[in-house]
Amino acid sequence: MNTRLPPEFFLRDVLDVAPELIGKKLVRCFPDGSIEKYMITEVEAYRGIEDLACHASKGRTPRTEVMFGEGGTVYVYLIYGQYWLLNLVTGSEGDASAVLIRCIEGFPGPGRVGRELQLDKSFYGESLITSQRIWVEDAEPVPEIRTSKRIGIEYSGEWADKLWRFYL
DNA sequence: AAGACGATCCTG
DNA sequence: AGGATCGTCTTT
Repeated sequence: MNTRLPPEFFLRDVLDVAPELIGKKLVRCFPDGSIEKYMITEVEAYRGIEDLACHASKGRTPRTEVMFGEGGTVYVYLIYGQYWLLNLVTGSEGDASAVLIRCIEGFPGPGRVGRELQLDKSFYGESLITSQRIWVEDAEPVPEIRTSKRIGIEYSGEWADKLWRFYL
């Protein structure tokens, strides 16, 4: 409890990591020094270059670069010119997988998560292992985790049918 | 250089 | 139902 998740937690298949993130505490130390801890309540797994819903399927670019690295880092990107969406990179170098944090307690919706956490471009590539402003801590296991199809990726064909959304 | 679009949210 | 808003990628 109150223990920062170690590298090993993230260095696994995204489909193992994603459901285990449900119930964990996302910790944010704000610029004013205040610290808030939010329970993670909804995530989605994006799994490598084959997953057409995963940005990494577009290839290795300045934007997707961090996903191709080793797990345990932050991947943020701006959507619709308005919201910074938070992702946690998982797996070994080259896996190009990440977990989208869709909801935290009190803040339903990936855009609202980024707004609450005051994310911006500077979080791109941040280490969840050494960062002093964002990380994840262990927590009591949650009783029941539900699954469904991922949201907003109808363009990805068969990949849209994967039950890779996990929530309380 | 210009155009299209998006893992969203808010308003009416 | 439609607009906001801009970085990234694609096309010229």
